[in-house]
Order: sequence, then C-alpha cells, then structure tokens
Amino acid sequence: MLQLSVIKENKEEAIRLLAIKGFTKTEILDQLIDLDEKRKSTQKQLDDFLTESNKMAKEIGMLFKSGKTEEANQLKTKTTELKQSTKQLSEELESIQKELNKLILEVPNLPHPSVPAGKSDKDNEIVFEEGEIPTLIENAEPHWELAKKYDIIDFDLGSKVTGAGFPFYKNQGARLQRALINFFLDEAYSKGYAEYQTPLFVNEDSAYGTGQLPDKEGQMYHVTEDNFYLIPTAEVPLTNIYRNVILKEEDFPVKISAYSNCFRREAGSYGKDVRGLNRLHQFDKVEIVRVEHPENSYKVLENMKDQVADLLRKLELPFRIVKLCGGDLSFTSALTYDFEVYSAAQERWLEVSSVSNFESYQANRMKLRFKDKDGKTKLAHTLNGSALALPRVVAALLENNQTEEGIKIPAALQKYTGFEIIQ
RNA sequence: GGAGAAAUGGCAGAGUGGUCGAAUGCGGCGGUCUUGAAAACCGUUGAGGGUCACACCUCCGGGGGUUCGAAUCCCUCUUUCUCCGCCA
Repeated sequence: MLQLSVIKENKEEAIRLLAIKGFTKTEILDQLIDLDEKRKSTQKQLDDFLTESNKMAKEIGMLFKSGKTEEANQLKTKTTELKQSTKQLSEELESIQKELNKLILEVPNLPHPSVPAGKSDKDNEIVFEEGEIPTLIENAEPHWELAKKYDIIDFDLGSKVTGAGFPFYKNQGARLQRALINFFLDEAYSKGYAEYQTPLFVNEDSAYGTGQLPDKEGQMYHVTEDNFYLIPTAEVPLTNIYRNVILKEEDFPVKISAYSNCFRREAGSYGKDVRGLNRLHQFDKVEIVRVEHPENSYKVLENMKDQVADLLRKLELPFRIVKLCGGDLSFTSALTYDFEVYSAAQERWLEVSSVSNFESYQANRMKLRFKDKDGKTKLAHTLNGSALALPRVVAALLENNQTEEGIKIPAALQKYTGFEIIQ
C-alpha cells in the first residue's frame, strides 16, 4: 500500500501520477488525510486517559502495600469512570484505523514518471525488438495441432482428469518441460540468484502481503477447509519470506529464484485467444525476486530486463519488450516491462514475462524494512520477474521451429532435452 | 489423529498479579588502554505511534477475557518439542 506520508507531503504530484493509471477518485486522498488527523487526535486523547489510569493503578498498588486499604478502595471506584471513557475511545480509534486501512488499500501504487499515459495495451510503448519473424513452412500449424500430431501435450486428457486448462505433458513434451525448467533455473543460478523451492499453498497473511488480497480474491484457488490459497506465482511465497523483516544494509542485494507450478482461476476468460497453451489454470514458471535498497531499484530493474532478454536470445525466439502504459499497469506496480515472443503460426505476440518494480508498495504492506547507515528504519523496494513462464514459450518454440522433419530444439536447450528434434 | 510440555529483545535465558519494556550472559556498536590487535574495563544496543524536541502511549507467539493493575491468571487459535498412532 501507498505510504500516507507520500500522499500528505505530495498530494498534487500523487494526483497527477494516479491519473496516469486512470485513478481519479482523488477524494479518497482527502479522506485519508482527514482520517489520519482524526486518528492522531483520538490517539492523543486516549493516551492521556491511559496515562491517568496507569498513574492511578500504580498509586493503588502503593497504597495497598503500605496498608492503606481504605484509601485504595476509594481510588478504585474513581477509576471505573475513567475505564468507561478509555473503552469508548479505543473502540473509536479502532474503527478509524479500520476505515483508514480499508481506504488506503483502494489507492494503487504511483506509476514511475516515465510511464506513458494510456488506457489499454494498445498504448504500451515498444522499447525494444529483436530477432527475425520466421517464415513458416507451408501447412504450418498452431501449437495445439502440433501437440496432437507429435503426441506431446494432451489437452483432452487433462479435461477428462481435471478440467479445461490443466493439460498433460507427455513423452518429448514432458521432457521439454523439464529441460526448460532446468535451463531457466541454471541461468538464474549463474546470475547469482539463490534457488528456493517454496510451498504451493500460502496463508491469508501472505496473500495480503503481495497484494493478491483483497482485490484479486477470485483469481486464486482457495482451500476453504484450511484457509490456504494456491499460489498464482512463486512471487507470493518468495516475497513473503521477507514479511515483517528488518534487513541490514549489507544484506542487499537479496536475489532469490524459484520454480513452481502456478494456479490461476482465470475466471471469465474463454475463447480462441486462450486456446491451447495460451492461457492455463495450472502452468510452470521460474520466478526471480529481488529486495533492494531504494536507490538501486531502477538500476536493478534494467538489469533484470537484460537478464530476461538474454534467455529469449538463447532460445532464439523473436521478441519485443514493451513498457506498460498507465492503464495497463497492475495495481501494485510502479513500472513494468512485458516481454512478448512472436508466435508465427498464430500471427500474434504472446506475453511470456513481466518484470516489475513495486518500489515500496509491497514492502509497506508487509513491513519489509532495512536499517540504513544512520540506523534509521526504512522501507525496502521489491522487484520481481518471470524468467520465464513456460507455456507460451513452448507454444512459440513449437510453432516457430516446425519443419517437415519435425520440431527443432534450439542449441542452448539440447543438452537439457537430450534430443535435437521432436518427431 | 490422541496425550503432555512450551512460545519472552539479534541469540541464549530469568521473570507466576503492582515502580517490568523486562535481570543476566553472548553478540553488535562507541570509548579507555595499545605502535596495531586481542584481553580487560566503561558506556550503549528492539519496534510502532506521537512531538520541533521531550513528555506520553502501545507491543513479552496471534486474538479475546478477568482485574484499579497482566509477560505473569482464564479462554481460544497458531507454532515448536516429547511420547503414541498412521504414513511417502
């Protein structure tokens, strides 16, 4: 969540930036400022009452000790009314806090000043493009046909056993999956990321910590019996490692990665754009997460961007990087780069990675802080990125590399797959 | 799943109703001594709110309760440990 101090000290600037994100309910900011004032004055009153009753309690203790029982009992009756006011005030304070908390969660993160204005993905800014769009063989097919032809991914079987969006990977398809996972993990490791395996379920606090709750409730699978949420990305368990943690400055940089299954309900999205591997309920992804000093976070974001580009280069896939415009930017992000690979058979760009700087937005919500050189406690910055999500990478690999003889595996992957061609 | 024990500051560990935000040790930081270091000695060392700064308030796993007063008593949840059962 946004820091109240940012709103208070820089309201005009905050309003201007929020408008880029399409957030125009500026009256909320005023409400927040008012509520905070109310909170302070109520707190002050309550504190005064508490000071009084603390004093009396001590006095009563002394009187009892020195045997002045009668005086003590007299004082006791006096404290009763004090308790009434105290109770009332603390209830008032609690409701103000609750309201404050609810409201501030409605305010999205401020976008970075460089974020272009715009409403939808059409307004995103293409900042980089690399690789040639391949010319396909005659009778080239989309990946869902290829999957059937080579018997490597079985969507129907998945529907039978579980439901739509839960495919089986088989034979060379299953081995290709394993190869990609290992390739991505090795690449992250070689760039200095510690490797983790995380729980696939998280509790409610963690889902709040990274901002899946309260607004994206319907996106996650929920185990009601135990109140667990299936992770939509490894970002959730990885980042929550640092929930309520105070780091030392020398702990930076924090670089962690994990492969995990990701589970998304994707409620309400059907149609041909989500066919095959384009959108799944369960998929595989290697995620990279960083916790950084605020001064470094944008340098680090560029670094992560290069890292992801390098992966796509090694996979020999044509790709482009787009900087998301305000309207397409997620609620919690300040700046996001999306990576898209070109699917020649579908003749469209597929998003395979999203690299974001959340600045202190997540950190504030989960109280992730560090002590600076002067011993002051400050919020850290968090960043994350997919490196990479598998399904659409697989889709592009299958489609772009199809030949008469079969599907060619890029050189960098061959030592992982153990084969050069799918046939 | 059943029975029992426990959860205190960075760590270890006292504290079972009243000047306890918390003894003591270790670690960290600053200093004295030293050419330098170690040892020794002295000081300092949790977080949040609030304030120009103080004062003041809250926090002893989480939540609730009893009491004038709770780290301490009661209820509840979570976690850890021991024993039994089950199990990859």
